[in-house]
Amino acid sequence: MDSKVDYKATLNLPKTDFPMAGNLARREPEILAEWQKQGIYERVLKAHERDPVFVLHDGPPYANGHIHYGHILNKILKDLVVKSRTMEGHRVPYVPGWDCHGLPIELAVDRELGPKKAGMSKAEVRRECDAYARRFMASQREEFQRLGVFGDWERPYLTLDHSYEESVVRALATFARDGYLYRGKKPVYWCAHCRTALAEAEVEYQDHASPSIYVRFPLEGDPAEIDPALAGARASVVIWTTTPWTLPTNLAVVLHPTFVYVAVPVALADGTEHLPEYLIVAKELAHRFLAACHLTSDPSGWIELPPEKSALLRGRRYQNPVGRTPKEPDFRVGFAAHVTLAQGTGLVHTAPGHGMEDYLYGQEHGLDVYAPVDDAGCYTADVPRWQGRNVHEVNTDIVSALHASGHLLSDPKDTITHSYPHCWRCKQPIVFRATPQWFIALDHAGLRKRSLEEIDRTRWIPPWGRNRIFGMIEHRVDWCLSRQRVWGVPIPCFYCDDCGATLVDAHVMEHVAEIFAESGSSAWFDRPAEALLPPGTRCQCGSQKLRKEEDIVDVWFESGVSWAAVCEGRKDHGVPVDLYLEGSDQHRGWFHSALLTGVGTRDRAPYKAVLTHGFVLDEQGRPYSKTEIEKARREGRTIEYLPPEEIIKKQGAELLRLWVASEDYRNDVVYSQNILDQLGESYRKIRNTVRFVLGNLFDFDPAKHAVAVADLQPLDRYFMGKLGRLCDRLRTAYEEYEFHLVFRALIDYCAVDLSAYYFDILKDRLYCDAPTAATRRSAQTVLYETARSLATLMAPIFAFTAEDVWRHLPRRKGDPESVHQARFSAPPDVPAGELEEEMPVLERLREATQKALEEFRAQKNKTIDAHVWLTLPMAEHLVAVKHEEALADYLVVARVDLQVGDERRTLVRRAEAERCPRCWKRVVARDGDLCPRCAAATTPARAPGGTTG
RNA sequence: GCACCUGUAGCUCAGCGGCUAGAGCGGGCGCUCGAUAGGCGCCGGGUCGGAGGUCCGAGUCCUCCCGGGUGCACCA
Repeated sequence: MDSKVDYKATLNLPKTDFPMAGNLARREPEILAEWQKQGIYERVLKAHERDPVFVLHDGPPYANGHIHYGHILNKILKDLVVKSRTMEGHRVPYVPGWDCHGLPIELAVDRELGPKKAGMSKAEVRRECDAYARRFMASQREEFQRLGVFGDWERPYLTLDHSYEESVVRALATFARDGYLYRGKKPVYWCAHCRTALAEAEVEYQDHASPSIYVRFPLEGDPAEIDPALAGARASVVIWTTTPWTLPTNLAVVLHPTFVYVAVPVALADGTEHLPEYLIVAKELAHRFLAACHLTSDPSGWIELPPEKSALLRGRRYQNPVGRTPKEPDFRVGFAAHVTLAQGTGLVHTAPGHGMEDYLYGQEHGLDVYAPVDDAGCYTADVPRWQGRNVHEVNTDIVSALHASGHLLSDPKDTITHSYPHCWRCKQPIVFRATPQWFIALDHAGLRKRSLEEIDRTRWIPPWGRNRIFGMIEHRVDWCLSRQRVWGVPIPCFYCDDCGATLVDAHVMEHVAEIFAESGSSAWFDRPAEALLPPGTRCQCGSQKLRKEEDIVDVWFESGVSWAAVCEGRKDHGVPVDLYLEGSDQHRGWFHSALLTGVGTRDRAPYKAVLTHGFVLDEQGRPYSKTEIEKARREGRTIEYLPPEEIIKKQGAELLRLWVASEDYRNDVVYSQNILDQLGESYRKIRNTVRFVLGNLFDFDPAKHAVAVADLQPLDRYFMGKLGRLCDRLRTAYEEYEFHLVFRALIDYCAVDLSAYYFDILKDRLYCDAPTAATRRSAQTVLYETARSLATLMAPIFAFTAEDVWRHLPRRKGDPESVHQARFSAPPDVPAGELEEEMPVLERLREATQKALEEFRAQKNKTIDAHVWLTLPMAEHLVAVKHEEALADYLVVARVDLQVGDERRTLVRRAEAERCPRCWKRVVARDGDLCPRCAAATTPARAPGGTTG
């Protein structure tokens, strides 16, 4: 009989039910079901009932489609915050929300309804939208929960909730009351065929041939004031445009303040002019311009107008032959930085009612938002010459008229093919047209300035977020609140049918808010105006014939007030909340709208800190999102996209949690199957390390067997101290939201400190000592604390696995059922001793020995059979001698002999002593003898062969 | 076009003015078979995106360029 087999049965080998394989795809749903059953979210909150509150307010994802990796990154990050802050000792309520109104849903519903929609009322369409939003909310909710994210999933907030809509209207009322809300005009995409405003998403770009014309506008006054050389001459500013129909709406010609212009003398083709004619264009574009117009001019006669001279053009009047009624020819030259030299003449025809930049320029310079074009895309009575004519059709007429009057410089038949916006539905070219809209005035009551101040009172993580949002708020234009759509919260204003006045009244709005609280915003569409107004409401003209506003409010305003709608009402919340956490695009979005609504209605930012993360990219650095994949597909590129559902089905959600935790979210994060597989390796390393610990605690009861710190074996004490420092580091990293450092430190600790080092040494004591030996209990005490600490510290990231670890851990009195109800474990303090200074020396010896042993092992030897001679310099020798007794165990070799030398040398031989058949240490004199330790461990009850019969 | 962010081994990250730039994982090789779909050891692998500059000294500070991302603008 081979005695080895027998002795194996006398060892204290690890025993545990904690499986080696995670089997996460199967195990996670079981854990989720248990959490669900025990109401884990409420339980966790309950466990922290008396702790200080920390509120992470959820930014609502859009209730459309399935979740993608961006959602996963965001939600898991939030969950890491919630779980880590909880375990650090806070009460952390988390109420998930959904953004339910807005265009994408409305469009999706349009598509589902098809032609049916034509016969439906607004209210009916809205009911379809409502159902659609709820459907996707429900599916996303399941998908988020599957990730192990804790939250109040039973009572999420939806922006279509009655109480939420009420809050939106109340916020509007506050803005109205304090005078921020006004009605103005702003250019929007407009489809004349469908007679509707279009959102960005509804616009398609197609190639389109447009007229390309150069037009001169004669300057009034004496050009000699600009340059004496122009004395007695005539001068014109020259513009280029592809939309002749906008010329009647021209209100300005704009130059760039730093470009050099030239006045180019030409002889015009019609020969009617007697005086020399100078055409003013940007110097850099002069040749191109002349060529395009088939004009010639000797450059020697050009008069250069450097910025200081062209500046004299500022405010100068010019004539526009097709411009606004000749009675008020107040066209003036101006300057702006948006002028470019890419095309044209370096002088920009500006029509504030029909172009965004033109509009902004007009706003700055007090120009009218002049848009004499009606819903059908036809000129109004303001343009008598072409009244009632469609602007696209009238283009050729306008070109002819300019040609006839001698103002057209180019060939009337010139065209240019470029991409031009078309209506996504009817495919007709669209126009840019100013229509009346509702705005919030940024500079009313210092809203902008106070918002900027609030930005500096907020903590931005990472810090550059501050600059980003600061610049945006600093430069943004007034907030256009209205949308010509049906799926949203109506703007609760009215119009007087008799005098046309607008009724913007905070009291009326508050009244509407109450109706919405009761019946939802659908009431606006279901009920007549009288039923929505407080009884007896009249226009200031005395009329009671009031008409409802048709526009709805921008969805960013809706989500922007979530802090009010969701957080203010809850007793465990409180505004400002501790943290907003979203993708960096939300500087322009939610962080922005929340800031403005917060400052506008409560005079403060609704958050104390804002954390942003980057985007998810694939391995090639391209955005990894469904829309991006689809786009690529359309363009004939292929990008592989495995939807997260499939990953979860195959590998579970835990790996996705590790992915989120392992990446530095401040940058863009890369997702790929390869990365996930790598994480799988790390996962297994950690899992097995923990499994080893659990296995060696099978006979350990902390209440009975724990050894006091002072009585621990030196190495154990050292590792208890190391553990304490690890815990401190990890908690700080959690606190600072540096999850990837937590992950890194966990891996490194498990792989390097524990598995390859501590445990390697410990195995002998754990397996071979008598079960109750003080030396073994000492090791188990540290293992136990290690397991506790790992289980709790890994719990925010390894939400599922940590739960299983916790369940397999010997219980201590008062331990909660779930690890998520526990706090981060703090191992006992270890007073700093001289060991802390000596260990690095020993560790160097260990490393050197291992290298030296490599050759020994290559000759089919076991390191446990090695006899090592260490020649050490005095400093190292002194330390080594001090620990001479333990050194062989520490290096996991048979025997170590020390001597002093000039430099470190290692010599390895096979040990001469015989092997103890139980512990394999070469310490016995005679083959077959047990070493004293093993002899003691096996007597009397566990004599060799005794257990196997 | 403008602004901001970003670029260290195959992958994920450390390193934040000073020894021949590190770790984990992956890879290669070997050992073990008492953590075994595991454990241990060793090895190879980087002109720190590029070019200038400041400095006794730069992955680390400055400037420019290149690649990637985001936002804005343009395209209208």
